[in-house]
Amino acid sequence: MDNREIILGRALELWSQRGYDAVGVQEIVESAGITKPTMYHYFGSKRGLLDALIDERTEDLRNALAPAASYNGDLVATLESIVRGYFAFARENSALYRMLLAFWFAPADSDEYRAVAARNAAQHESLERLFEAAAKQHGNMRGRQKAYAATFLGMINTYAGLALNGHATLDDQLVYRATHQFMHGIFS
Amino acid sequence: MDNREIILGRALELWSQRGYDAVGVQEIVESAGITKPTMYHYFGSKRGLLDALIDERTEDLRNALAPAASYNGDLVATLESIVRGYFAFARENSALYRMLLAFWFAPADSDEYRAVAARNAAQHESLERLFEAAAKQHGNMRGRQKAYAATFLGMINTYAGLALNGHATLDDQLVYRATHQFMHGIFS
DNA sequence: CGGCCAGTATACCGAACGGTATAGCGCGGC
DNA sequence: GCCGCGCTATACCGTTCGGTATACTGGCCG
Repeated sequence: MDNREIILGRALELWSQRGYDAVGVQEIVESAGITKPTMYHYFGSKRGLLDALIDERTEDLRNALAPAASYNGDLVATLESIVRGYFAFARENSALYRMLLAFWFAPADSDEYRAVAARNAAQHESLERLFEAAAKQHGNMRGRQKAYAATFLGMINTYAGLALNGHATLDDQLVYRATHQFMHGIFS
Repeated sequence: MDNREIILGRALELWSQRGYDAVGVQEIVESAGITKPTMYHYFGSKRGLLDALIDERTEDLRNALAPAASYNGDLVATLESIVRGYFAFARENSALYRMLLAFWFAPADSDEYRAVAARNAAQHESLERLFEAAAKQHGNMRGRQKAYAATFLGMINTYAGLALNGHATLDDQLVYRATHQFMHGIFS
């Protein structure tokens, strides 16, 4: 493994455990067994390292929203496959998802927010378009695409957070339950 | 207003805008028009300032969970009054709620997490007991108290986050809609 | 009056912050 | 053989970090 990948891996590990601001460049390069100029050669700045980390390691998460774009009228199946994609990603990239969760409501005037703002906006738009399309079949949903996109993602993140703390398991059963809860509430 | 209150107010303002780690003691005391020893006289440390801020300004939020403790069999009404309490608090203490949201998924090994850990645990326990009690009437809920407590709070926070960014209004209509969505899903 | 004490300021501490100037290394191409 | 270049280290920059030693002030209590 080359130094670039080692740096990315160590930064991810440390930031997910203690936060972006709390872990400095010095500690990351020490943990990676290299020195600062090497890190600055590859990434240019601390912020550049964060951007690279997020850009390069969230591709699978972008793909998880593909079902939203190819909605075919079966809303439950579409939502289920999105939840399945997110849960799989969170399972296989737990440190990264932990960090993304911490950035979820980061202050607007912070590097963390700026690093994920575009990604999050794209996620929301994709889901809003899905609920917009679904509203044509289900008239009573109209006008609430934004709220549904946000609460759908919020539910996914809530369950992911539970799982990261050992209070849930992101398996197919939870995919079904979560989707069913979102569609029909907690009574059924 | 005495210096102690001024310090609390300025710390809240700055932290909610840019994050706890990103704003240092020096900037807070300058913004408050005093010097560091004054702040250290009242709060002992940066962390002590954070603890005091959270302890002293979240009393109304603790009260918002009172309906959970006096559950009388009407789950919808209980949840509605809890949501109403949270929404009112978020409306009237927007900067504080912004900060609490940023701390929601803070790394476990961070001052932010430690500052809100006890509060959040108490919140969850209170809600879990509520859903536990409700499960006696609604058998199909059994065993999911933890998940319901988490997703209920998650939905509240998601809507609060939307409102803080101008995408929603935390009024009685949204109280009704949010509760109804949690109970019966997005279809009705 | 005298003493105490809460509150505040000046000036400072060592450590860590993000970032860089400079120089050397090894390796592929000419 | 040597030039260029990608990569890496030593050593350093100015600034800010959280925190403090010391001293002064004003007001209250005896």
